[in-house]
Amino acid sequence: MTVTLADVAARAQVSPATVSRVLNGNYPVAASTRERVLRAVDELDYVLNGPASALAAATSDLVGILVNDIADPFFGIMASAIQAEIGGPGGRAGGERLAVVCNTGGSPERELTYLTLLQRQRAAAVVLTGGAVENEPHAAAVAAKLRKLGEAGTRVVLCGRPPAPETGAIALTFDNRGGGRELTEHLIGLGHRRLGYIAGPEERTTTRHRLEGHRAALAAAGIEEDPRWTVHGRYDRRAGYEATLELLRRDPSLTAVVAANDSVALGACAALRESGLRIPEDVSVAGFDDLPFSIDAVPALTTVRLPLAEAGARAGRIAMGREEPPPGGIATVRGELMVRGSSGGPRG
Amino acid sequence: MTVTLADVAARAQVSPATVSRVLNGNYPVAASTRERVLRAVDELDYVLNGPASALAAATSDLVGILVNDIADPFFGIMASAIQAEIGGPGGRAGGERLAVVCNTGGSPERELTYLTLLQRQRAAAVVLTGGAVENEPHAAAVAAKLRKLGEAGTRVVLCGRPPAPETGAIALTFDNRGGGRELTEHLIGLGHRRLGYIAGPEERTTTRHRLEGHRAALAAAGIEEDPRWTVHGRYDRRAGYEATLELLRRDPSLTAVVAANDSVALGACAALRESGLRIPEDVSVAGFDDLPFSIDAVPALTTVRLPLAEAGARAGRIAMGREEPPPGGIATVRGELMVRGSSGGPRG
DNA sequence: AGCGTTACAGCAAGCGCTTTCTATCCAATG
DNA sequence: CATTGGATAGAAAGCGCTTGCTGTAACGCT
Repeated sequence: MTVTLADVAARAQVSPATVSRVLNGNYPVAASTRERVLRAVDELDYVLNGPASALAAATSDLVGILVNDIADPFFGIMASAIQAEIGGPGGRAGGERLAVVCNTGGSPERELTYLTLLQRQRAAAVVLTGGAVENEPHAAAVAAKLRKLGEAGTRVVLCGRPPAPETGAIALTFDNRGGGRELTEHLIGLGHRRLGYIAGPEERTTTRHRLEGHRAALAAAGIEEDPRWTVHGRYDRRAGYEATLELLRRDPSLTAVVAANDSVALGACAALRESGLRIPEDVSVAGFDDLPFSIDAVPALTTVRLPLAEAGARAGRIAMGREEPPPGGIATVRGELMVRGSSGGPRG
Repeated sequence: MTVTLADVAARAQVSPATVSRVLNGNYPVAASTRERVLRAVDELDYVLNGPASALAAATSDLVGILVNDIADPFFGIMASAIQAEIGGPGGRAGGERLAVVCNTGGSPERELTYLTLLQRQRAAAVVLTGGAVENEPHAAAVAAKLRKLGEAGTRVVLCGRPPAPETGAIALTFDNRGGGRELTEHLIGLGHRRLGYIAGPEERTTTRHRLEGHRAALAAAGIEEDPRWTVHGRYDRRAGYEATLELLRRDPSLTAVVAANDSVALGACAALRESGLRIPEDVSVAGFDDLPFSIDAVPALTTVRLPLAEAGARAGRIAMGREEPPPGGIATVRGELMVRGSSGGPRG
């Protein structure tokens, strides 16, 4: 029914071995023979059987990309950049590799499941994007998995995630702490003394680091933080909306709201507006990531730009072995403060 | 080096066949034996070899999802919904399936390449999302590929894309024409007579259908369209920004701008604002899709909501054989007009 | 007690490809 | 002219798993 290598071989009057070599192009084959084989492939409309080839060669051309939420442009942009680097040449048959984007939904279990699935497929490489869950048993399980993958020859790269010691994984870490600090320093510099903070979900490295940066800035300025000023929630606009109303209820005198990311900040803006507060005259707002839509907010969002596409591209190249890993296997990617209309001096 | 089925079998004192059956759970195995095998699997930390299994069973647990742009939430949302339905139970070993999200970047060649790659991997199903390229040779090539995939047992589902006759593919088509018409009718009802239209890239079904709907509404209202009122561009904010400046240059008297989608509309808003025009007092703006950020635009965007997540979920279930395909293999998914602040009566 | 069943378990034959080792041919060399 | 070696091509042994078919015990029935 389906065309196999043997069929092509028969048609081209050569042995299966020769056809395989023509297709993989890693062994000398006379030009005339090659041409005959290629013609047969074409005539029969032959398509290599991936699993069989992977089994025989003990490697596959799958590359896994783990993301927390594929519907979030933060991950979409990174995934896109990673994938663009993966498709390129440098591999076997045609050099095409299949990027597998896996959506963990932020769930530790699914993350582990996907890692196992990828291990099962003998993936050529795996890139994990975004923050990790800070839960000891889970973190250990993931680390163990990464180590196994590495031992099996799968290249593991972390993009926008803290290093995973002893796993052999290359890490391109975002400087969330530094960015968070810079952002809050900017607000403090503007004169703000009462700042609300809408943090992401607890138990996530990204959440913690950004919050730590914020607090470091407060501490450095001698501002004592009121516990009521911090609210946790998911990384989406809805959470930002609700958290802002909560913050306003707890302390109506806040003059600035710092959000865990841009989507959250957008929700915060909506809540403030509905509460009759002007941005930035009454309350300043700041986000994080600088996603494409942030500049279209009204007023445009002050935020910290993360070079998502650049970092993703680099991670992709490293995963494909087309770029040297950073010394020590760890590199820190810094963000850049983008001051725009949503932040200004406090009222009064 | 790596643990194989045989190792597990030896450890559990059974034959490899038995281990395989325990793992696949599709053949009676005595409880005591099963337990022994499972323990051995656990102790040896055995992970099934996907390729080998796929080869022997002649099926794989990969499901392909083709998207035009993974960084665009339009696709991210659909992909996320599809994937959520795919992960579920109902399959082999653990019922886990690996969703492969492939980013075609809107390129016909890459689309074909990915389809071949998926065919090579003997994917269990393939879901193609978003509009198709309207280019005869390419369309024919894709159709042929889809037919082949179908013949090889791969279930093919189109989500948000026109039907592909004679390919056996199930189609969940968005009613772009109807949505576009309704949107423009709304604007006309408001009193607009001079409407600019920022269309997507040419040669795409989505672009054409939305534009056709727009024109049908104009025609029905007896409005003669000025060719200067239509500009083509990519489906992103930047294109919307530039196209709007161009429209304004061509005809400063426009009172409304209809964009191909929400991102484009956001860019249009930015351009209008920078040109000193108020929305909607001076110019009304409308988008399409109703992506999450649209409601946060200021003013909130009037648009057509497409049930992306629902359609994706349904496509995913159909792809997994967990839901009956629609009669005739074709279903039309309608959009819903969302009237918000960005549209109002024309000035004067 | 004898026999048909039922419920498991194992054998062994592939699945379609890669790759090592070996064979062949022919040009170049002494 | 015999010999050596480079360039190709083929034979065949797997890669690790699934599954049809073949036992074989234990069970229930008459």
